[in-house]
Amino acid sequence: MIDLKLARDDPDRLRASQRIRGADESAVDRLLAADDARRAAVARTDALRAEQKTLGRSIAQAGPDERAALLARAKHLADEVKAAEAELAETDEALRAGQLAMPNIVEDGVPPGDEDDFVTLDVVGTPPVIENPRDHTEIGAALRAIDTERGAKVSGARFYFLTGVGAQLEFALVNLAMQQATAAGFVPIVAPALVKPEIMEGTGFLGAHASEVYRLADDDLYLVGTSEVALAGYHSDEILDPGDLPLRYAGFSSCFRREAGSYGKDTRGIIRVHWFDKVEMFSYVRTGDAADEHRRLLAWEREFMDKLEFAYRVIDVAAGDLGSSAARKFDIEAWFPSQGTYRELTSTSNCTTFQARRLNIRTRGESGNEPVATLNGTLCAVARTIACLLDHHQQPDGSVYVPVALRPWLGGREVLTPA
RNA sequence: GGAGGCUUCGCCUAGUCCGGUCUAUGGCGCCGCACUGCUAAUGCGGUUUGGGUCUCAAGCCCAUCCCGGGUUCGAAUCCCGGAGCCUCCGCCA
Repeated sequence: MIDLKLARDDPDRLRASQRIRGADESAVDRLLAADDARRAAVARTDALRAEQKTLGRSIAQAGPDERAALLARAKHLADEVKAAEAELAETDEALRAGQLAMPNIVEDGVPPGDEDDFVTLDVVGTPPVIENPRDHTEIGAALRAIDTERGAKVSGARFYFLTGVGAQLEFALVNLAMQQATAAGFVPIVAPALVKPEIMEGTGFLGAHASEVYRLADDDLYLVGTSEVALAGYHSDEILDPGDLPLRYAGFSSCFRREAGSYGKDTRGIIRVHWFDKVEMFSYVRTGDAADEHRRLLAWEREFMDKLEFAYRVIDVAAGDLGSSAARKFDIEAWFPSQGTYRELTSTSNCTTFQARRLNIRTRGESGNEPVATLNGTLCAVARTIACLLDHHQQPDGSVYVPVALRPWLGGREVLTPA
């Protein structure tokens, strides 16, 4: 949700943000008009209510003869109040709708443009050179680690079973990620995968990308696409003690994505699936600390990539490719030899106060309560990470090299070989 | 799924039957001040949240007694619907 005060004080900043995103600039003016209308309605309603209150007190104290006259006036006044309240409710809703529709204000320095206009911040490691690389689907099948055929039989396209060493890989990755996060001071959390509509809306996932989200109509619940949703909702409607900030959580949950509109993309294997498990970092910080925290989340993501011994690059996502809640987003893309390219493995977003305003999460500031900033970052999206692991670390003999950091969680194995 | 009970401004609580200075009581905690030769005791004051007004502050105005409707000139209080929590029963990993 957009900061109304800022919108009033500096509408040009908001317009510029809309422009760089490729969003509607005139929405800013409609928002300001809606705010004016609401303010007028508030003033009218308040005045009428005050009068009604005074009159009511007089009636309580009045003698029987005065009473009749006062009651007549009060009756009329009640109608006026009712009308004013109706108008207030209307303008209120219009303003709220306008605020909810507007995406977050883009941070200074975000590259302009669209999906392909990202800026590469860093390139780490050397992509392995492999002759005739096999993709993870093939390797996974050979290791009996990934069963996409039975996944399709049981659940449909974009579903899979992790079996044997594949299942062990999931637990190994989750354990490694949780161990790292806990050591860094994150509170580990196992979060619900189903959430209420207001939580889903509060995190900004019901905007432009609502069709990406699974909804259980019978129960009016949504399946989360990331545990970010539940972790953001965790402190909704709360006032956080400034001394407790920053609050850092590492959430584990299943994630569900409809992948509507991605027909034909990554149809093979488990790079793009309807369901996967993920360890997600989530931070609540004071607004002034948000940019620094964003860099820290990125650093933790890089640490994890380093542990998996991946060659990767870090990109600064362009404004036109930002989600509605993000003011800035950094992705890490790891090298997939079979595709000869970098593919996204993690993503970290600074949502500034966008989610906190919608979810009513505040802290005590110097001049009263103020919204906090929320940030999220992938530590390990399991399925895609397994896909990269098999692809990236495949050996000429058909085995798969196990990164050193992962070995303790896999019984010390140094390579995975087909049975 | 069934039956019953509960929900008040951080926590506990009075008030709800019988609608009107409830502009919500008291305790605890917390903050400030005073005092006492110590950071203890005592006294005094303050302490829900959101919005508006205001150069700032103070002050003032409106809303807020779980949420949403309704009745009424007027609702913490009456009526309807919903949510959450607790107890018991049923079912279930």
